[in-house]
Amino acid sequence: MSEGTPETREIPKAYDPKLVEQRLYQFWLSKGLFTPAIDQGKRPFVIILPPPNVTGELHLGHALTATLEDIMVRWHRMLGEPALWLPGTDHAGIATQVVVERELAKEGLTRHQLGREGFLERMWEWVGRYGRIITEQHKRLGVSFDWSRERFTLDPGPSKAVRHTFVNLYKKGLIYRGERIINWCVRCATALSDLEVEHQQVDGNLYYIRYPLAEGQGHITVATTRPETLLGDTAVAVNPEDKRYRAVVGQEAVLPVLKRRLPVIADEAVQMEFGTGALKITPGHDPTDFEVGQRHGLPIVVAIDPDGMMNREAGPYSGMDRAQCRKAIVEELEREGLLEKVEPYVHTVGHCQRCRQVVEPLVSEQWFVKAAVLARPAIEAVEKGDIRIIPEHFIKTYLHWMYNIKDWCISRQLWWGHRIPVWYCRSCKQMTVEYQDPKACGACGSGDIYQDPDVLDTWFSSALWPHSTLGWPDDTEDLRYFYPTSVMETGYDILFFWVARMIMMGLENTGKPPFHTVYLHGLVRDVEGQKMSKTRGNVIDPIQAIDTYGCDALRFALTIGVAAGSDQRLGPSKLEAGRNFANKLWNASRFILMELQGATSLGGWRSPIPTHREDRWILSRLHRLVSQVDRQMKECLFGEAEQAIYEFFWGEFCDWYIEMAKVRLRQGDSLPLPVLVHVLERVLRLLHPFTPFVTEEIWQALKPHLASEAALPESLAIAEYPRAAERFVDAQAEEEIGLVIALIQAIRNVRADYRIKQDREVEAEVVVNESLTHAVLSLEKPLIEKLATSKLNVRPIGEAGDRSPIRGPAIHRVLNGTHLMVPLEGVVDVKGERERLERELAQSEENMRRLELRLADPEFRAKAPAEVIEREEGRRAASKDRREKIEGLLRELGG
RNA sequence: GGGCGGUUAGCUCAGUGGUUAGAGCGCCUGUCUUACACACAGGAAGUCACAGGUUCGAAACCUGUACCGCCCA
Repeated sequence: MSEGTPETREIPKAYDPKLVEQRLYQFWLSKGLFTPAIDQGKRPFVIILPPPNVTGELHLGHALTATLEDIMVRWHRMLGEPALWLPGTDHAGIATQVVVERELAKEGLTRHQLGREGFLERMWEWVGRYGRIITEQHKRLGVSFDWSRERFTLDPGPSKAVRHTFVNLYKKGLIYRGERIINWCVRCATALSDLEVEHQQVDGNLYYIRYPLAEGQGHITVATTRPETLLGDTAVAVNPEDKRYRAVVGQEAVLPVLKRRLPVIADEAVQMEFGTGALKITPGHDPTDFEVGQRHGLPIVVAIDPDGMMNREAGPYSGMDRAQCRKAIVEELEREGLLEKVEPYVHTVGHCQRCRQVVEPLVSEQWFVKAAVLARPAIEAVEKGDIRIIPEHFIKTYLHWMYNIKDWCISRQLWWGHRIPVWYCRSCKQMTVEYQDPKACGACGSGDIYQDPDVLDTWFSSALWPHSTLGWPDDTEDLRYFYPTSVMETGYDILFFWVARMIMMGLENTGKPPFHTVYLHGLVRDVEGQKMSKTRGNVIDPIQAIDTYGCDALRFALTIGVAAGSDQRLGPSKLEAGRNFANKLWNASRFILMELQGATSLGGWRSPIPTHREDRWILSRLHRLVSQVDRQMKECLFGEAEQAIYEFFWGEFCDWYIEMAKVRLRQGDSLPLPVLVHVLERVLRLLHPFTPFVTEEIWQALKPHLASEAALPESLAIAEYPRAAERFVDAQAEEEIGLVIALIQAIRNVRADYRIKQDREVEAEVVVNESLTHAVLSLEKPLIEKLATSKLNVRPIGEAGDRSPIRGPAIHRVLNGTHLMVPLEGVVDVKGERERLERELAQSEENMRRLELRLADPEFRAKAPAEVIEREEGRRAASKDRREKIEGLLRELGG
């Protein structure tokens, strides 16, 4: 459409996104529309893109993120605000390392064979490859990123931010190194934070094991799901309230196999109902036991090594893996007669989020963030409303997590990521933690220092993203102007992982909340409601969806009618609906553009003067829509706003106004043209944030016809978003056209009921109650006749004193204030008509009865607002009139 | 165990106290009518999960129950 003049070029019958999208994206980029100009007089709108992992390609979740954010950013851009949408990617420590290690495994290689440097080279190759793919995929989605500000988490800027944050927090005592029980992934050979562990139910066994008492003949039976960990036991515990065990507390039990003596202690953490009520305590390999151990000063025995093998502490079992060890121990217990029983038992076991292996809790020396301290201001920011969360019910989830936050394990035994900025001295064993790489130990000055081999949790750097991307810790112009950002839009599944931590770190580093609004979207599921996953094979590739249906169709399918925070299902029919909508828009525009060919007078299209009732009607409807959309967009109800535009465009503009306009156009009257153009142009603007390609394409084609008016911008992307104009609202026109539409529908209904051939004109006699209605219908007669394929005769009631002016049988329809008769020689089914009218009468009477009841209620009269009472009275009058008409008809039909 | 959602047409979902509860898809009937068959016209289809309560008025607010889902432990 954008090539050649409209007069010389045929417009294709169907919209083909392939011919449009990539060309328009290049057009936008070439004009630099997405790089905002810093204007101190204006407040910017800023979104920092949640950086996709460089692990792989984009999926529908990314497409949803991109679409929602693009909607917001394009909307604000069209409102004239400097709009910054800053893109980037995340190095995704474990995830990416796992993927590349798998690639290496295919070549028969391990990272250890390559060495740290060689491995990192491979990692960077991967980043280069997938970084480019992700960029191309984003462009296909139509995103209005400011590419000039693109960042990667391992870039020097964000890396410097990570370094500064670590050192600052260390110096404030908010980062510490300590021996704690952590989640260890044996496969990934690294510590994990609590959030990176997924709890899944598994079928296991509950083993009842007898621990003989050191004194006397008795024993105490404990129940455990993990018998192999008894090698690390350092106590047996019961609940202090448990009468059954009161006598044994303070005694000693003998650990089977190793024969170690264990104190029997009382601790409230023990649940009396579980198993026998007695627990083995293994502080080295169970988080709850670790806490019990801390409370009672128990020694810690670590019997499982980080590689998952039993170590020296395991005595005879050392060198076995965990599964072998369990088998051997159970056999040994049986031999000794200490295994009381084994019951099948379903319990939850932690799995590594990235590799799915069972996680081993073990005591290890790691780096931690004292999260509770950072949480305090982050709680306050949300409670005070400085940060708004949409949908609101996630506030509770957020606060609950924040109030119960635990220290965050941030060190990872990986090679891929930000290296921990800590140096250890071999001479004095002190640590040096500095902003710049030290050459010597800060304590003793020795040059014999080495850096901590570990890297930081990826989320540690992600937590800084809104300020690290803008230049922090340096005092940059970007940081001053664009920070704090406006909206953080992301999936609710990373509320804790990311959003919560950004709020903590943003407040800590800058003293300001990183954004004022958090918008959380839901999951995109398949048609059956299943989570999409590669293993299930039910993934929809966004790029493939774009190839098949077009980008606008995908964006439409992902967002129309979708509320924040709720999951949605996506399948072919939704994508088809999106494609159909783009095509409808295309074709309505095609019609208008064809009408414009050769047309001269488009004066006043920008603010058209309505000459007919239907013009006033559509302009009134449009401007109601504009104010509704404005309200919905401000409340972040994007899906609803989009739906409202869709319904207006298709259900009112296309189905009615265009059809009405045709009647006049066919008579050579060009006055509807400015109205058609005005409404179309406004709809294109309204829709542009949602479906940017098709709207821009049409707008560019429309533009040459609009050139005579005041200057237009070079792209719809920077055209002003419509603002409602109250003066266009016309309640009377809406009511009158509502009447016209109802009459046309009634005639069409009669035609369809009686199988009238499409081109056969029918007689339609309309008797109206009021002179005003009479005037309206008389004036709109040509319109009604054309749209209902009928010959219309409008008469006021009682004109000839004859209720039924039509001789012979006719079909009757009673509408509000009007009575329609269609005489149909030979086809009228009198019995059927009578039955239908009786049904209508019954319905009408039921309606009347309810209204009477309500209006007769003194409480209703006393308490309901006047306008409600008035409306109900109006309804009663209409209902009464309708009932009387139907009764009259039935009398005539000889009931 | 704690918390948060959900239950509305065959399916997927809108609907924040005021008609006779809506849309898309699907279904039925008719139409290739000069913008569009990716369409048009017409139609059928609902005990708003259940039980109480608040209110002049409840799909919506409150309480409880059942079922489904998610998060946390």
